[in-house]
Amino acid sequence: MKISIATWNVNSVRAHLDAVDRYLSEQAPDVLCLQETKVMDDLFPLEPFRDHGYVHHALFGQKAYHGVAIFARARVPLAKVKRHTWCGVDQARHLSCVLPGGEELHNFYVPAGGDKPDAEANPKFRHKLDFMTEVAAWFKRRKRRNNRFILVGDLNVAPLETDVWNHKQLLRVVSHTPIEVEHMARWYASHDWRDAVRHFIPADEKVYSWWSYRSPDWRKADKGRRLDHIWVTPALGDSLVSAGVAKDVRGYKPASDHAPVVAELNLS
DNA sequence: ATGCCGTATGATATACGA
Repeated sequence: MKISIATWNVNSVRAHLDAVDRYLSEQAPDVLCLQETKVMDDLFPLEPFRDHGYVHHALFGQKAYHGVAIFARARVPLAKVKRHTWCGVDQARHLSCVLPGGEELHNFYVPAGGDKPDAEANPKFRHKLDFMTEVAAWFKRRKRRNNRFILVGDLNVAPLETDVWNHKQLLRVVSHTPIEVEHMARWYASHDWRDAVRHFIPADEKVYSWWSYRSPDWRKADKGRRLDHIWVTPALGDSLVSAGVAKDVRGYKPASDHAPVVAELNLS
């Protein structure tokens, strides 16, 4: 069956509940992975999701910061839900589950990394690099034959030159520095992952999923970055049907500063 | 270097985002 999977850094699910409601009305992915929900599980607003037919959910939230969640329609029950923590820090950044066909879905919110791209001077940047190293090592250890993994989330790295509005200008800006791109590349190599969006959009074409709030007109300035990603393991490479960015969602009012990234997969 | 804007919090300022 064909399934659409979306990943969206919603930047507070409660503050952007209207945007959630509109997105689910207009585009209705079968599976929705959220990041930066910024709410504890007992306060999560489940009703709007249920009203739109998302009867399955998995939550991993905390107060004020971070937080990830997975929602799915009736035909996509979520099994074996797991919460993961990394770098010995108790933060809600990684939630996984298993889809009906046995595919393992991983939803990540990678640390942003702070302002200064210096691991010695900036503990947040150190944490970001260590997070990617630790997760990459974990995925490498899990390597088996016919692994069917889907990895989505706000990975907070724009790896390609065309994943940012100005490559040269962003080389020393956190999210596009060479050391972050190297760490992401090692993570990417841990399973010979396939980048769903770049499977359909050539590498010489600019693609963004995040546009700063600090621009008076985000669409006109178009100073974006592609921070949100969907990767699949080689066993699922042939199942990719389409992928792209739901850019119009960035224009909702009020909106998250991220737009959803969506992929369609033909799963057995 | 800073500002730009937005969200959260025992909050009327501060941390964080990237």
